[in-house]
Amino acid sequence: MPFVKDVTEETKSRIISVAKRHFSEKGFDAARVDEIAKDAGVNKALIYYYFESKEAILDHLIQKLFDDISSLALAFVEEHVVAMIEQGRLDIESDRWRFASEEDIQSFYKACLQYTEKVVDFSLSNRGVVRIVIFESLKHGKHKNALFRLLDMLYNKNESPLYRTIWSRDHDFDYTPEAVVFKFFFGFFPVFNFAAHFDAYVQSSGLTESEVRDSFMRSYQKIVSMYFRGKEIVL
Amino acid sequence: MPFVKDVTEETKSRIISVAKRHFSEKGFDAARVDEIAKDAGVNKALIYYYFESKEAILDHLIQKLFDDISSLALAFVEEHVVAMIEQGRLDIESDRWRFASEEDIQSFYKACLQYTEKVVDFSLSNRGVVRIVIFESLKHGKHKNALFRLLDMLYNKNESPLYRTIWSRDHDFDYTPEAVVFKFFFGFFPVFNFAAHFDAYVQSSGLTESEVRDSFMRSYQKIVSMYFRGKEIVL
Amino acid sequence: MPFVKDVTEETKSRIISVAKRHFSEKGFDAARVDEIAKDAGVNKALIYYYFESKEAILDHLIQKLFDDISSLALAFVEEHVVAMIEQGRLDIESDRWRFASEEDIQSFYKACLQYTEKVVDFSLSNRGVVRIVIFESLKHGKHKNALFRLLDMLYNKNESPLYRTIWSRDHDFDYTPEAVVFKFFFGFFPVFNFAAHFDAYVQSSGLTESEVRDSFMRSYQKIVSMYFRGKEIVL
Amino acid sequence: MPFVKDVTEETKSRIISVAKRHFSEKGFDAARVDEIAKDAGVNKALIYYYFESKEAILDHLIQKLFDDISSLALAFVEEHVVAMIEQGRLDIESDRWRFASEEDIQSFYKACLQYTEKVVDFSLSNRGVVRIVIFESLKHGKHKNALFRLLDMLYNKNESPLYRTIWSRDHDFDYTPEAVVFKFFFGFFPVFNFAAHFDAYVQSSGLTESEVRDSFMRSYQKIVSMYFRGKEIVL
DNA sequence: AATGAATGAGTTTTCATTCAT
DNA sequence: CATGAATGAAAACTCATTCAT
Repeated sequence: MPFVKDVTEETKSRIISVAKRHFSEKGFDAARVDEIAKDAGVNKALIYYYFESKEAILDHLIQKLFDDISSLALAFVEEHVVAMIEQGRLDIESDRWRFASEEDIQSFYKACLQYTEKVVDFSLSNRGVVRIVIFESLKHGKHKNALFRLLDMLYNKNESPLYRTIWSRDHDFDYTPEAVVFKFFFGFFPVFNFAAHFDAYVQSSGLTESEVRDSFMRSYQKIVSMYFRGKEIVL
Repeated sequence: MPFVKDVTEETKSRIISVAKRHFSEKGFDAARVDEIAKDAGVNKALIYYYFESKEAILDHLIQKLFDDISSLALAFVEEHVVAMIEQGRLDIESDRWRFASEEDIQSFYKACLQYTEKVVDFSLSNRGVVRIVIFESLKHGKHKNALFRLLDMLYNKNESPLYRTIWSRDHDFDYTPEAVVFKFFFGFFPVFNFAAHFDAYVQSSGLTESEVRDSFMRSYQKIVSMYFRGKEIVL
Repeated sequence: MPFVKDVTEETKSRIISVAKRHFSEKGFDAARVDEIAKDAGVNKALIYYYFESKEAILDHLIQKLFDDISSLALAFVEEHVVAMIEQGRLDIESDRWRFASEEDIQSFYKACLQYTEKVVDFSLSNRGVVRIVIFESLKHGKHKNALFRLLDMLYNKNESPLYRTIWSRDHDFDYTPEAVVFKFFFGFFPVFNFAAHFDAYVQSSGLTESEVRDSFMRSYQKIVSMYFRGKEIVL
Repeated sequence: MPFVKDVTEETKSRIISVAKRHFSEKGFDAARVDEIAKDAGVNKALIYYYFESKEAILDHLIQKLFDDISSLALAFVEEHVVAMIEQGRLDIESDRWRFASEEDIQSFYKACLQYTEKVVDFSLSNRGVVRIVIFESLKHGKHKNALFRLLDMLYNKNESPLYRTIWSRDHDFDYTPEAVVFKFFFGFFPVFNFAAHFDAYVQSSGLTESEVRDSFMRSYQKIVSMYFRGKEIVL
């Protein structure tokens, strides 16, 4: 009976989405299970039927974000990086990515801009959880490395299924510490912070959502383009 | 009885510093007045002798940061910007700062780097409160604009005693929205986030504190120098 | 459909036996219907299909023990006491049981020892419920007299189908209060407590189960034999 | 200000005594902190000011009983056993205690009866906690060996400060397993159970409290006297 | 006969805050 | 200034029980 299943699933996902909103607006610690239940229109005990604890909801939300971001990044790497390496149009040597031709780097640049846009838009549409992750990463708790793990997933090597993909093809791949710092604090950190503070920024700037989004996008692309030099990317 | 006064002051500031640590490590909501009292070695009720409420401690901490940063920025503006304007060596027109000579922009550039360093180091040594401010700015509460207000204080015009200083001298002073976005999310945001995540970054990167600091500083200066073009700064 | 019936019965008795274990290990109040269901491998709601409430399971278990013990005691009385009275080999007068001959009391003594053994072994193999009964008899609830009722059933007169049997034959039958106290606290109480604490005793003594059982049996028989004096039993 | 102290102490001990009553009447698990607070006329939170948890109250009660019983037993051993050994009037060899004269064993017998009475009366006046201990010893929890530990304290050797006293004087001191079983289940077990079921017994027997107490005492002394044979005690 | 979902009424525990001294 | 005791309101979590299918 798929209909019944849907109703059920609907209940659980209503809980999840209300919890996400509450966590993201007040922070996990100030959010109240009571209020989440009331807002989701369910009995408080039902929340504990689906989740072991308030914290388990948090974990679930964060894990979901991880999974989604991982897919996003993996798709980009597979589609563009791996493909170009296999076709001999890209050669990675330590922190230098050398393209075979002007044309190749141009097409890769375009792909990067598109990916950039995807990441920013993804972050924006998931800004609830992004706020939560930033919040939790500031606390000395189990999620204190959440942001780093997320960023690793997008940009760094070890432990990430993503970079194992690149790694397996080119063992020379590596970064200087400073490059990592730059990418962390001036690359993806701004993206997450932008998403996290998007609503407040829109409100306090008086601009429209898309004006703000577009401004950010162009700023971000300015940063991205700093990596491109002639036929190379220097990370 | 200055001695007694000192002892007393010491007690109060011990409370403040313990509260700061707790707020910064767990977030305001998860911090416990009980534990702050125990950690500070004072009776819980004494905290309420010095502060009206738990929230009052938070407010005090945030206000202190505001004041300190305000001084820092004001000093820079007074010492360098105002001085140069008065000496006719700098002319601000909308988002373009025109310097009279190569030499002037060079000396201003140096001042900027020094200021940059001061701001980063200030943020680092106050990273406890910085974390707290980031925390609170993520919540829908009374401090939700704290970060924006702080950044305004450093970079923007209205409402800031700082820019009133500039403003009063040059009414043409203004920014494009995109420039503001860039400065927000790729300028000072990274600085605060760097400070906030400094300890975690040091730990997870395996580098020393000063290696991390220096790497960040150079990255940051790369961003700063993007504003300098010939004899002009284009914001 | 006997097969189905069996499966069903099996389900119900699995519930009963798991409930018995849980009640006996944690006490009724700390036992959880949830856990019983999980342990029995059935849905929680099914328990409520078979039993009106958690308490109904308890009542059922206790009632079952009552019935079993009642049979046990009744069988002994019928087989030995009533038979001997009818054959004129035993005459009960108040708290003195007079046997016709040495031989009669010897054979009765043997029967008593056998009965003793039966009771101890019965208690041991039902130690789960015995624990439960002790639990409940300690509480101010509906089962607070459970132990007394049980002991009455074995040893005392009124209200027990057992002693009505004797009573109907010999109206002089009675006990002194002290005799009752002795039988209560040094007769059957030890048996139930022995059963209830058997596992813990075995574990903490380091002896084997049968060593412990046999030690107890001999101790108990020492008590029983105290009643036998010449050709009489003085209760 | 001792007066203030007293008021305070009074509050805490009121909590303790109400908790004791509730635990003993309903069992620990069915007792409600809410009701204890209401009954003790204090705010529920105050209970948690004095005790870490509901369980901590239980632990405190049990520990107190242990300490009291320990003193009781130690006093007897010091006053009578140790004294007689030192005076050469008693010689312990394995499970046989040999007295020097008729007179010595007579005076020891008297002391035993007095001690017996003390223990029974102590148990009676602490029957609340005794019930609690019996209850908890039946559960598979942290206090499951409470009864054994208590009995060890009174009658057994190792680990007890008591028997270390005897032990240090006479290394031959020991028991047969069966003797231990007898003492456990027909010696002190009945005493605790008597105390635990005293009220119910009084009520259901229709006798007065002292009639019941005296009946039990005589019964118990019958058991005690079983150990005395001529000039020896055989345990 | 059996189940997954749902619930009302608790249950222990917590916590910011206040009071009396 | 400083404290131990006290509290009201709420917090997370639980649990026996029921409902719909």
